[in-house]
Parts: sequence; structure tokens; C-alpha cells
Amino acid sequence: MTKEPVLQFTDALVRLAHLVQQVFGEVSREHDLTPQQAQLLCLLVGGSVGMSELTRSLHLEKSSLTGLVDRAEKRGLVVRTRDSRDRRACRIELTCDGARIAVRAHNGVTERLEALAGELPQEHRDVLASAIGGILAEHTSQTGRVWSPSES
Amino acid sequence: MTKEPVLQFTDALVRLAHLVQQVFGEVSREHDLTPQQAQLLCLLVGGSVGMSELTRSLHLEKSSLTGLVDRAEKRGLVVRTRDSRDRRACRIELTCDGARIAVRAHNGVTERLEALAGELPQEHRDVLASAIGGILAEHTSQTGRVWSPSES
DNA sequence: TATTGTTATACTCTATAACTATA
DNA sequence: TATAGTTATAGAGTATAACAATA
Repeated sequence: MTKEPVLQFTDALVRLAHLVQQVFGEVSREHDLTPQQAQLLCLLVGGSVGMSELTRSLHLEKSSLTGLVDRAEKRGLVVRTRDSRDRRACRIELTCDGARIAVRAHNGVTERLEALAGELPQEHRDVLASAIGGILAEHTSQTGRVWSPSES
Repeated sequence: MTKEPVLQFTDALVRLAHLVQQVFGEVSREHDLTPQQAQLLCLLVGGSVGMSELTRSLHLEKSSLTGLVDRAEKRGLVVRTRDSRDRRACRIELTCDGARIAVRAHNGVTERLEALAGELPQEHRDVLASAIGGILAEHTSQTGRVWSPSES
């Protein structure tokens, strides 16, 4: 019986984003990761990705990404592998350790969000997911993957 | 006639959060602000806030906030004012310059999100906003304001 | 020439720990 | 003692510019 204040549509989006970001921060900390490292790891759960594609997905300059990958590699979370078809390029992939942590963090975020939406009826969830899907549709083609899909 | 892929509910939330964050980043840059400064300014549009309350809203340690406010103050965006009732405390408020930029950034984010949701029928927006309102309800009481509400 | 990625540099952001001042 | 906030320090994140290697 909580009285919910009426929210403007855009305000709702912004505040939801803050909440998700907070969840991400909490889960990251639980796994001794920075939020950026967690984001990188969760993205790589779906398989190896090239540096250029990562800059587009994460909206980072290439030099920023070099640093992020350097630190993740130094921690043993990811490795750079040479691209067989282009000797300039490399692909980033999870180590065994990195994959283990990535899956846990990914699940952690999913579970926490599920818990937050606990009382929300499935019907509303579907509307939410499909509406968001529509909003995301065109942008996804530009930015590529930003979060490996959960298993059904 | 875009074919939208089916999204898991939590995946939709995460990807939406990324999109909002991206919008925030773009708008911040347009106004020569860091995303963190923009977030602070957008929060202060509603009036002055104390440091302690800001740490809760922004999920920052107090020392991190000191630095953020220091830099914003150095740029002439905000000022510290002494709290009349507690001589340890201070309140942060926007300068005239800061308020001007804050409102523009706030509007910029709102407009860009509106544009993204352009084709979404009002009915779906309402469902989205109310569903999100439900998710946020309990958390808002803990964290306080994180985004000054748009005017109706 | 264009693209892929790194290096150098300068800020900004953030947390931990120790501190001052006031309640 | 507890709370509000700052300072000191260290590391992470980020962008710009200049660079090397390959396409």
C-alpha cells in the first residue's frame, strides 16, 4: 500500500538508471571489482571482442580502453590475443578466473534487479521490457553489445 | 517496422541504464561538464543540500564529495554556505552561472530522452513510469533525491 | 592514406585513514 | 562520544595529442 508519487516519464528513466548503477556498484564491490571492470567483464561473457568494438560499446576513447584492459589484464581477469586476420588488431577475452567472476557478477546484478522488481506482475515486466526494447532498437545497431544477455 | 529482439526483463533494465548514462555523458560534454558535475548540478536544481545528504544521494564517501564540490566551486558552479543551525555543517547551492547551466543540462537530458522515446505511445509511457515508480518507491526513502523532478 | 592500438601527459573521480571542529 | 566535514595519499578512470605498425 505504498503511495507512489507520480513520476514524469523522463524522470522515471533517469532515476531508474541511477538505481541500476547503484546495484552495479554494490555488486562490483562484492567481487572486488571497479564498476568499469565489472562492466567490461559482463560484456565479455558473450565471447571475445576487439578493442575497436569495445570502444564503441563502452563509449570510451581508445587510449582509455587501453588503460582499462591493461589493469584488468594485470589482475588476471582478461587476456589480449592477436587477431589472426589483422596483425594490427587484438581481441580481448576472459581468463578462467575472469569468466568465473564475470558470471557471478552478472548473476548478482540480475538477481538484485529481480529482487527489486519482486512485486511487479509479469504483465508489467513484459510491457517494460518491450517498451525498452523499442527505445533501444536503433541504438543497439550503433553501439553493439553492452551487456551479455541472460540465459532464458 | 523494426523487429525488436525479445529482451529479458533485467537485461532491458541494464541496457536502458547504459543508454541513459550515455545521454548523460553527451549532454554533460555539450555543457563542458564532467558527468559527475552534471549529476551534482541536476540534483541541486531543486535547492540547496547538505554535504551529508549529498553523500547519501550520490553514494559517495564524504571525502570524494569534498573533492567534487571543491572542483565545482573552483569552476564557479556552486558555493558552500554555512548552516545557521549547526556550525559544523554546510549547505551546497548553485551559483547563478551554475543554475543556468544546470537547467540547460537538465532540459537537455529530458529532451534527448523524450526524443529517444519518440514513437512510444503515451499509454506505454504511463505504464513504464508507474512501474518504475513502484520499483523506486522503497529506495527513494533511503537515498533521497537524485534528480530534480522536471516541471509538469 | 586510413585504421588499430599504444604511450605520454594532465585531470578528474574515488576510497581509506587520519585529522579538526562542533554537537 | 558521535557527527560534519577536510586533508593526505594512492590508485583508477578518462580525454587529447603524438606515435608505431599494419592494411
